[in-house]
Amino acid sequence: MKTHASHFVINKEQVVDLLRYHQVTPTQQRVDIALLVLARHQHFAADDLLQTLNKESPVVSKATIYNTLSLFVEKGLIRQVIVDPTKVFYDSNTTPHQHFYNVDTGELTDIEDENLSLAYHPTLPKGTCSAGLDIIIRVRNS
Amino acid sequence: MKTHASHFVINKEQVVDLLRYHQVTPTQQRVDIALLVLARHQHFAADDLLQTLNKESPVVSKATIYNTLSLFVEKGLIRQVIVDPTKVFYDSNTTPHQHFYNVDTGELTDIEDENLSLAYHPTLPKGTCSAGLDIIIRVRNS
DNA sequence: CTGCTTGCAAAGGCTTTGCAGAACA
DNA sequence: TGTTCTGCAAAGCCTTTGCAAGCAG
Repeated sequence: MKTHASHFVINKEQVVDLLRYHQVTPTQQRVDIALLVLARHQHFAADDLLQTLNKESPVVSKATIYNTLSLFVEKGLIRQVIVDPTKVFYDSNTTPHQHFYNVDTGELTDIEDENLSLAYHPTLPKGTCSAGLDIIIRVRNS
Repeated sequence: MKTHASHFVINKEQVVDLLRYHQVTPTQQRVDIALLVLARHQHFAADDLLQTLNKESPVVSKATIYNTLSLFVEKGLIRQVIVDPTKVFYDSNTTPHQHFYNVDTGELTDIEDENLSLAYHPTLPKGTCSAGLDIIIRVRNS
């Protein structure tokens, strides 16, 4: 997965370039979403993002949030993290890394050890190839 | 997590014992569900189970399926596997093991290497303790 | 008996969809 | 100007819940 020189985009112009680079037409709403989401590595759910964006004045509709997040995933700008059966989390860090999930708080955090991986790679089922590795360490407050 | 001598229960009497052992009152419905679910290690979604049970004649209601599966998870008879944002999978194999998830077919299978684990154990976030490790290797048809 | 379980139907939360109007190239 | 995108509201899917009737101990 390609990444831009810096993941910490701050201005509109950079976001527009980044969207174009990922084959995404930079519409007003997509730029607004990307400005917020790609500003730094973060985890969020669709509805959180909707609330944040529309806090002061209406910026995007619910339908557009969902459409845009799906599009961003498809184009490799962000990725999904499946840890909670009730909603999808998104992660604006697309580099390979793994997660802690706090089952008490619902908080999702990156595992800082960048080299964390498996002790060895098991043989895949016949007729399949790898499409990704997810490691989730579930924790609870002690 | 405690396991009975054999995971491959076949008759009603054994199921009743197993439920009692796990502090679950063995009602008619729970026994019917357990007979099917614990017969062998398997992966299933709530609705699949409902269809299978009621195929010939009504045996359990939807509410009871969901209540019972939650109860079984709570009591350690089965476990949840979170891999698909649209529904929860259950696994009647409660021994530590990891999964392949075929994103094309939705098929969930065990990784046969029983010793598969992490290369090392990362430091947990402050104030937390481990509540489980999930490793999912996503694959697609090649 | 007395409380725990079940079933039905309705509600709930998250996500997707259909379609008309608006924006992009 | 033609295609793509947005927003609204409605629908969809999985799961949970409220409550009255039924079963377990």
